[in-house]
Amino acid sequence: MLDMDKKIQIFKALGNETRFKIFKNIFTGGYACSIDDTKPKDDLIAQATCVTSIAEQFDFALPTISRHLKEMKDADIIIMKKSKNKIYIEPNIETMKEIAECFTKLVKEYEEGAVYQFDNTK
Amino acid sequence: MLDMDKKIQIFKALGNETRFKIFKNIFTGGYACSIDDTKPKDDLIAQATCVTSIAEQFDFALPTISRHLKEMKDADIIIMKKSKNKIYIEPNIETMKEIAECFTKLVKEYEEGAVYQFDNTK
DNA sequence: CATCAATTTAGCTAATAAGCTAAATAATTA
DNA sequence: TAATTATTTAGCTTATTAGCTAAATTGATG
Repeated sequence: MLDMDKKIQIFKALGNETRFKIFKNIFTGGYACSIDDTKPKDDLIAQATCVTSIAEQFDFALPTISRHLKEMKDADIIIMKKSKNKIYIEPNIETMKEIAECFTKLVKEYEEGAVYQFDNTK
Repeated sequence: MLDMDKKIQIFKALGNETRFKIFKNIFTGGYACSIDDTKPKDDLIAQATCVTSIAEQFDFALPTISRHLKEMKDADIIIMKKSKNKIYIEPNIETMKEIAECFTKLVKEYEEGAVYQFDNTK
């Protein structure tokens, strides 16, 4: 269950044009995406989503993208896994599910006229 | 349908502690909330959610809360309606529905292995 | 073990955002 | 129409964020 601070962190992470586009890219990928744990590590394709391949899609310096990715990882909206000397990046679907549920519940309970706790952890 | 810029604006609006709490307050309200258009305007109760009653719940100056509310209104996450010389505030449920749907679809299509367009308007 | 590739950290600058007080505006009421 | 209430606007200060380059780190490979 996401607490208030985590939710704010998630919205902050998505509330910036560069990070939003990175997020979008990680989902839609112009390149192959994600780590398949069922395959041996040396099977990972060269074009899989890593920091460099994401940075290539933007007109910003690599360290800038690296910082954005760190912020997104800290917010738990992406997962970064190191394999060899590359870091592979994929969306954090669990977090997305929680956020989806949170908004769905917000609407549902509001329409039922109940007092809804958008966040009941604090 | 929310375009990319609008989504970023919505996340930015929710990605700040003060605004998040205001948003939460508008839903959960420690006070009576919302405008009921089916009732005559002079039927509105004194404690209904207006700028002042929201500001009272925070340790910030009124103009600060007013600015935050403007930002939330511009992002279409709340609705502000003037009646007499007060402004009544309620959540924008349509936007919440769209956001809920957006995340639900994101998860669903990702799990189906499809290439998901988190935003296909730009 | 030297080099290369991938990424992060440090330290800087400029832009943006969040707070404030004082003043202005708008609508109501005495 | 003067006073009161509700809200916004203006203008300021401080904090935060987003970008940069240069340097450091990590791990792989010749």
